[in-house]
Amino acid sequence: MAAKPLRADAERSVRAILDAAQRVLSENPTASMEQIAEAAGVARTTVHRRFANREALLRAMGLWAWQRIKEAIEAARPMTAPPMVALHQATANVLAVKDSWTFALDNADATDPETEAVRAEVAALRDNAFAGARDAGIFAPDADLAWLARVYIALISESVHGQDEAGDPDVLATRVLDTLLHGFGPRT
Amino acid sequence: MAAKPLRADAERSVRAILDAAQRVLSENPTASMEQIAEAAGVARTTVHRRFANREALLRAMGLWAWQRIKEAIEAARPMTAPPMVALHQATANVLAVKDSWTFALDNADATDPETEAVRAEVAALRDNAFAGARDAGIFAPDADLAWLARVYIALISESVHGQDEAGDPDVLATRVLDTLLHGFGPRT
DNA sequence: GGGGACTGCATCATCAATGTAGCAAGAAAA
DNA sequence: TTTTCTTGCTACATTGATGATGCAGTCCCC
Repeated sequence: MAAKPLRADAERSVRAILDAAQRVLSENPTASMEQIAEAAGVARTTVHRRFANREALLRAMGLWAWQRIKEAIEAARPMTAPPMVALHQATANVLAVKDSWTFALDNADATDPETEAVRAEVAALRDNAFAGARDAGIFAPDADLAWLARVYIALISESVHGQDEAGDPDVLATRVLDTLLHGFGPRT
Repeated sequence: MAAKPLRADAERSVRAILDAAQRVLSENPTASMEQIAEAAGVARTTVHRRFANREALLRAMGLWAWQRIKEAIEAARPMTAPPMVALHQATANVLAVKDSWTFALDNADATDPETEAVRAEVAALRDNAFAGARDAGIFAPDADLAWLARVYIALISESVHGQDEAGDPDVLATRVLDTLLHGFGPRT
């Protein structure tokens, strides 16, 4: 992707368009390019200059958002920090990103190899962390890690749905992990 | 809604259109009315005769799907059967409906009073069942029922995502409830 | 400061989707 | 059987999104 080093103002335009697209499309997924341009504070033709068509814009959004997810996980030092600490930190970081890139993350183009590469890295980090946590006794030894990962992601998605909630990432992360570990049954 | 009793063939058309719309739109949410008509095996003008515009079609889909959810829950006799049995049965029934109406359920028009009425009934049944289950000792006495309900719905949605899985509703329901109750931590 | 990159604006062309209308043929209901 | 409803088809009008182009003014960077 990073083929041509853009000039500073062009870079700014791209960022503004991506931000606006996330904002507008999460409200109305069928919004026109013109509405996105308006929200970004640029002319419609500028959007077309940077992104040949809607598909290209969607692709760029997905790639951008998934890269930020990857950064969020890596910032938690999942390979070196103690498992439970890393788990909490990564969850909190991811929640912060997910909160404002839900649309892009959920609608990333699954046929774009670049985006898929990043997603694969994220998946590897995640699976690795879960396997380590299981070995550390945090999860049950016979836990279904594939189902566990899906539940984990679902809990994160659900956590950022509630627009009414305060949304302190640390509080939300605590709740996610508590639910993931213990569920809602009576605790003996 | 049931204002005019439709003739048998018209009724059949409406059903075919709703089915086709669910099928086509879940693949491509921006599909045209023409694509839906084609999938339904009717002419485009027939779709327009039954549904003035896209919005009306979406509204009808949402209402229809939520009514089926309500039936699925009531069929489990949540007020009379033992809590755990009702919970399992309702979950399995809902999974079956959700599996083939995800799009309609997720995109139901929140501003349509008819649909909202059905959703409210469903929410009441659900909340009631959860409160009963908590009183019966199935859930912890201090469980956050609002968060519990959201997690429950998220688990159901996640369960029908996996297209590769076999998808026996009873198996899936068991997994949903097991996860909901115990999570993935080590069991003492 | 100067050359090149970038933007806003105005314009134009095209296309797909939408929505309406009328009519002849067929299906359902009485 | 007769009446009424429903459908497919064809035709047409309209609208909105899309995408391309050119140019004058502005901003970056060397």
